[in-house]
Amino acid sequence: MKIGELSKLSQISIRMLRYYEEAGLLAPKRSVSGYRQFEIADIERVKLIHKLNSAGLTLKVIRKILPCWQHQNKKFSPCKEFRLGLSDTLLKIDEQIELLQQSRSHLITLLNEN
Amino acid sequence: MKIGELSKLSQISIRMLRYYEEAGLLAPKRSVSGYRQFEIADIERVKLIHKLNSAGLTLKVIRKILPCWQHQNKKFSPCKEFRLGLSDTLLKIDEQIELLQQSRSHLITLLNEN
DNA sequence: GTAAAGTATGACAGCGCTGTTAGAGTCAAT
DNA sequence: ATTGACTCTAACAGCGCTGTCATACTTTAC
Repeated sequence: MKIGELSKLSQISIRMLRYYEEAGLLAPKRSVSGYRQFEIADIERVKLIHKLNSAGLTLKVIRKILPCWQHQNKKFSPCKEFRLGLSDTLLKIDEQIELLQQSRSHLITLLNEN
Repeated sequence: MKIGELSKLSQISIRMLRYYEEAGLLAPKRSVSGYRQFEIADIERVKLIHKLNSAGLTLKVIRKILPCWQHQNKKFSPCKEFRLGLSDTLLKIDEQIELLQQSRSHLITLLNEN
């Protein structure tokens, strides 16, 4: 499928789809005339990228961990090479979650007590 | 205390302390010569700001919720004026937490299974 | 009182993300 | 075959955050 269709199906702007490619997160084939040719699987892929990005992960970080998602159910996994980096990422995520939960409970308290 | 001391005590760069002020998160008094005069309480305040910001909250959002932190243990709270905005903020925080937790469990799975 | 360190403001710049615009080429439908 | 919709690349711009630099003033220390 071409980029417009992927954009509609995934709700990600064309601009950002091209940006994801530029960031090394997508590598669509090209038609002879240069049009990007995406596949069905790319729909979920770009949705996932967007979710992770919305959650505060940098595209660079996502670039690290995304290959594992793609291959996590296959026997031959390229993830071993990424494991060290993943641990760091995990720690950072944990910190972020904890801080947000603290913010959350503060807010809950405020909303209930005032 | 002056800005340099606050920077050392809080581990926040002078640049960012001034930026926090510009964003309406700090309002230090000024000496006759124009130097910012911070107080002891500002140390924890700027640390908190930095934490929340690191967790993905915008300075604008922090500006909304910070007054409540400051007054949450006093009987007369200015928070009533903020409650409406806080609900929105809370929803956004919840979304971020959920996405981060999804990322987290994905990563945990990957680290354990590969 | 002079020098060094600190501070003030303002500007520029960079990164990450996102939108928009412009100019050129391609595809599809009439 | 022409028109309208789509795509391409490239560039500019904006926001949020952060660092750095320049220039001027203030404070501190000798």
